[in-house]
Amino acid sequence: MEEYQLPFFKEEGYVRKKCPRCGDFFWTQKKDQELCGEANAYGCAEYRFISRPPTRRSYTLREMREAFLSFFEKRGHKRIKPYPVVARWRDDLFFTHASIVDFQPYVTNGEIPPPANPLVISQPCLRFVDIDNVGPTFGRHLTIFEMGGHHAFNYPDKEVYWKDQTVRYHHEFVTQELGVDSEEVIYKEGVWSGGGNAGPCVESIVMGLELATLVFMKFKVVGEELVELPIRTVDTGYGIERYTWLSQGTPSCFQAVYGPLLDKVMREAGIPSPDYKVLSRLGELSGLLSLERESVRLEARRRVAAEMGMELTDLEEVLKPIEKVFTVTDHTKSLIFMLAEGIVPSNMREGYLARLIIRRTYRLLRELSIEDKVLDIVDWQIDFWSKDFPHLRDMRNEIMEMLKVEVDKFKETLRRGESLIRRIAKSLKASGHSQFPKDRLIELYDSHGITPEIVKEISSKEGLEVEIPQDFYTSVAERHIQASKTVEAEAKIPVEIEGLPETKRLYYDDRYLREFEAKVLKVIDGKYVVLDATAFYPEGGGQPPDRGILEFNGGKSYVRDVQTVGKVILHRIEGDIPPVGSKVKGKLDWSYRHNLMRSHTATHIIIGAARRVLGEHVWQSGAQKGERISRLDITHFRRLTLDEIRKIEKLANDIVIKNLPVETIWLPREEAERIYGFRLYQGGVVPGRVIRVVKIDGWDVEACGGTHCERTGEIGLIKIVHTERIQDGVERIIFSVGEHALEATQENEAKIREVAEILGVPSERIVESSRTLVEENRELKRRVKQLENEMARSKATEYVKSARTIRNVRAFLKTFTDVKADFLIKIANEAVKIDPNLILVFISVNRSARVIVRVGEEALKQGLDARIIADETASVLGGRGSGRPTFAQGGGTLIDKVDEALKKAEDIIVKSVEGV
RNA sequence: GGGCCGGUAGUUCAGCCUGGAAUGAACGCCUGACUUGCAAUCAGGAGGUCGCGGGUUCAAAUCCCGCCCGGUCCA
Repeated sequence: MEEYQLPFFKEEGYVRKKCPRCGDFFWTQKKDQELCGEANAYGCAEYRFISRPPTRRSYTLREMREAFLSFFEKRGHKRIKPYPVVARWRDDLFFTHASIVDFQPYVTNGEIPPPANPLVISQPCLRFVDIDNVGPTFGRHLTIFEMGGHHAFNYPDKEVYWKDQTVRYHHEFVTQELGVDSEEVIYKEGVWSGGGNAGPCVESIVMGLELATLVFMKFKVVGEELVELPIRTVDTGYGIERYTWLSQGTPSCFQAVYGPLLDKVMREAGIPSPDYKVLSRLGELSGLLSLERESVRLEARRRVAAEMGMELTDLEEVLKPIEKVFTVTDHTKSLIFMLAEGIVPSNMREGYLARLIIRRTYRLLRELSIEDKVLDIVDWQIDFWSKDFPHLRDMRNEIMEMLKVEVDKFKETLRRGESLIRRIAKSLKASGHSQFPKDRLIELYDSHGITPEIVKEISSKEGLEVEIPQDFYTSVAERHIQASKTVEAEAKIPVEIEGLPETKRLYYDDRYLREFEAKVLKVIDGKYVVLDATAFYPEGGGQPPDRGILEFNGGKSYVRDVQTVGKVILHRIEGDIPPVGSKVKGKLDWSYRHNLMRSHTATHIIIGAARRVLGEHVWQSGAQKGERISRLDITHFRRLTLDEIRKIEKLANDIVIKNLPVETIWLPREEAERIYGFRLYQGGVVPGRVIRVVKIDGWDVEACGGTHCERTGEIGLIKIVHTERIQDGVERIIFSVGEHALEATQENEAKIREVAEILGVPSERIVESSRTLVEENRELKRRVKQLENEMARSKATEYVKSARTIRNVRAFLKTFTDVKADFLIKIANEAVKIDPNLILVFISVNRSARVIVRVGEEALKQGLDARIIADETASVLGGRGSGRPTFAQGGGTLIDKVDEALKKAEDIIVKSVEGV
């Protein structure tokens, strides 16, 4: 492919070869190089830099980052501060997983200019796809790493640099700056694609380790086809951790990156310093590892074991805890970065990933028997990384608190799980099982979050074996595939808007515009009106559309719905249809709209208040404004307390009282982000090159397209009427504003007054009064029960006396009107206690008949069966009955047959007794 | 956003499949006995709107529907 025929390669005497093992093409200066030189699962190479780093000197991560940044800075690149790891400006990603993510989609698609061109950045990135590889590959895979990127954006009219220069820069950095021998640098050809874009790429490899990927984004992927992009982007990714590792030549990347911190965790875990030679050899072979290829992993281990003269199992024994510490060290760093940016652990979306990492970490620590050190380790991480990322220190308390809450939750889950496993194990054993069935294992994980490893651990104590199936997680996934069959279908709005100009949005020029004149440009399907300009706000940002009327010569139509399609606003109308080309007068339902404005401004105020009361982790996770009631969903890791709600309400109303101005400013996206940061995107991503910023000075700033009051005082009053937890980690605040807020408090008052009236006390006394009432009620119930018991005993004595003797038993049959079955049962129980020879048949009649049959122990021996008597008797009444031999009940609806039923019961008794 | 599991005494749960008494179990609590006192043990006792609301049924903790609350897995 000529894509890779770079002048640089020719000048430097590089030759192109095909690796006979992995089949990839690569460029090398070594004539005798046969394989591609990358340590990969094909086994094309081993790491050769362990203990023998090829660089001039060794670098810490911080030094390497600085070396990288300043190298490119000296070569005309502007140094850019890293972006957040939580990609709030993207709706297609949770986390920043590459430096180019910072500039997508608006820079790479040309909507906005880059902050500099070319630029250089070291971007902390989170990636969870390779999470299972993190420990075993000795640090080639990490969930958090810094990606060094030097980026150039080439416009049709402005070329910065492209492939050749990019590779030259890389080569210069590695050889001149770091001092690696040029012959050690191999370049491998590749094709990169992701995020809807694609292009050729070049990977750089030094002594087995892939260090950087140089991507040349030039295509857009449209279906099966590649379409050339107008802007060609140089997207480079330098693994700063890998360069650091290379420069230190430590057995694993973890020693290089975490240094003393890793040692500390090792010590806590009580892991004896392993034989450095063994570890180094493992490091050299770790490049071959990947959990996808278990066989390769085993082979590598076996080789080391053989070379070292060890048994494989002994080696694994040494290695396993070390891998666990590696993983824990990696995961806890990820966590502090996530939590510091306000990710709240939950069962949804990005919050779930945080939860997953916390649980994995905790489980690993538990296996190392140092789970109580989890908070300490995180604390050390904050100390360790705060030097480079000071925001971590600022968020320390919130990170620790969120983590503590989450760990406690998990402990609780484990505790519950353990007792559940014990019970299941016992009952399985009791029913003769010796194995834990697979479906039970899956159920335990899916419904209770208990991994099979934990089941095994606990269950084996109960003497039940557990075999974890190979395809366990696949089976879990299958359960979900079967179940997921989602729906969607929205009312379609006609899209015949081509050629129509953008509708002028009058509500942005004048927030208080209630009436306006406009020209009708088009009417679609006789119900969608397009105007050249409108003051009707279309639905958006959780604000419902305006309503009102359109008046025109001799006609009037009602605006029922307003929506944007592209840049055009459609008014769905009912009533007369305005002719195309005519002038119409639009009138808004002003009190409705004004309420929505108040609600919208109030939403911003409440977010500000919640952040101040609860912490910086509070973000809006949804909102809906309504005329009477609005709601705001915020991220928070605990249920809101009454006290917190009051504080939020109080703070919010302080802002109302201060009557602060609510400014709206149109700013280029990049400028808005620069001034106000990513806090702007509370309501999610907002599109466009220029965005509208709504600012309540000193309180809250958000990118928002909604209509707002001029000043906060206009809201009048904010009343939080209710809060609820809509998901784990998300609290919903329901509130009213203005007159509706007043109504809400008035309604509450009315309720209190009504209660007071019912209780017959002044409203100040309702609390104690109702308490006494409940207390009394309880006492009365107790008393009634007592009396019932007494009465049942005396009735029982009475019935025993008047029972008739039939052969060897004594029988008592009686009908009652409207007596509760419970009471009759009590009497019957007492009666057989007095005389075990007794058989009692009671029928209680109200709207239906209820039969109760009780047979004493002695009477039972005479051949009486309560079930038969109850069933036969009830069937006379048109029903059925059953129970136990000594006690049964039944019933029926034919209440005029009660006498007949009782006679039937007597007949059966006589017959049964005589039959003996 | 979807799936699955759960809600019964102060606590942990059984009972639900197959409707018929919550004489439910253990721990905790109270009283008494033994003991110098405590613990332990023994004897006795108190403690329940079976999450809420509908429906089916003579009868619902149990079956059906809806809701609320909690847990959990997946995207």
